[in-house]
Amino acid sequence: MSAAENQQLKQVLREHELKATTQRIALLKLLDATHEHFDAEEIYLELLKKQKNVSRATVYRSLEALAEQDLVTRLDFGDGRMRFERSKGEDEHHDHLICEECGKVIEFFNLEMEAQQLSVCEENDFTPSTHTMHIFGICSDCKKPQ
Amino acid sequence: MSAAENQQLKQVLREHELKATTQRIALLKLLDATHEHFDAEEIYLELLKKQKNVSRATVYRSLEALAEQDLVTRLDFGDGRMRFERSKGEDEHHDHLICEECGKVIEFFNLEMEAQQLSVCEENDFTPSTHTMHIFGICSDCKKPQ
DNA sequence: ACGCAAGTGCAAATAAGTCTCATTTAAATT
DNA sequence: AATTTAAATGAGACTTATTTGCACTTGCGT
Ligand SMILES: [Mn+2]
Ligand SMILES: [Mn+2]
Ligand SMILES: [Zn+2]
Ligand SMILES: [Zn+2]
Repeated sequence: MSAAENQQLKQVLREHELKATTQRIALLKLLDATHEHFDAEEIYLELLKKQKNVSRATVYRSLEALAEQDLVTRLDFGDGRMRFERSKGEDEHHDHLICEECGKVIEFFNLEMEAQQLSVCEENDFTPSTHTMHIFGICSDCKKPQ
Repeated sequence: MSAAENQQLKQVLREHELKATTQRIALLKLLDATHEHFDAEEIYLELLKKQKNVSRATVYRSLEALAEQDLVTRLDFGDGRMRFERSKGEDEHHDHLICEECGKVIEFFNLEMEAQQLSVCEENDFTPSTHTMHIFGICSDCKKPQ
């Protein structure tokens, strides 16, 4: 059932000049299958749980290589460890609301905001490559009494 | 020449229920005197250079206490260490453009963008407390030939 | 199937930040 | 001005996330 998916991921890796190792395929498959924003340790433990053989070092090195090719996106929620998500297409960019109470992450996209960013860059003769737009606060669940 | 400034900073610290120690005063004075976005180690070294006696532990602890009182602002540029700047008034909030080539930081404020943030929060029934809006890219100086 | 550069695993090394505890100091009190 | 004491500091040990060196695999082009 995942043979096709495997082939497809091998393909993707090769297109990005990355050797299609079992570790990298497993990692991409994991991130493809979730909406979570995992950190390296969580990814490592998930892969172990799935009987995949990986080492922490490989998780870190793979994430670095994949991020460099924009196959995964690094997220820094400011809590001391990097998080990662599978990159979607350029068109599917999104930013984050992060609940300081329960850790829930809500994804959003606001075209107006993105446009304003470009406008600010232009005003400053600045060529943007990436940005972080993270709003921290309290989500609706945590706001309610109890 | 800094006697008045010292008194003023003592005042500020006490208003925030913080003991006005020489270390904290020196730290605030340092951040008041620069537009840089220092990390803890840089602050520590600057204070040493100025013949102030401080320890790293105190720099970290002071920054935490001062950030809690909103006298300084934590900045996370995603490079593995926290940076700090002196907080200005509520009205003087700003975000950052960060040059990936030379490290230069350009400050900006865009009311439209801030308004869009609030609008996104509202749509998601989310109560915001802080946000990070950092745009990474290449500044005008680094863009030029050579 | 062969060869080898790229990738991996393990353990040791870094690096930022935190913590413990003995000593000092700000500031409230006499 | 001297006394008191809770809060703050300094030194260094410790924690945690991430990186690195090196010997050993493995993907993949020929
Ligand atoms: Mn996301
Ligand atoms: Mn700033
Ligand atoms: Zn929540
Ligand atoms: Zn630059």
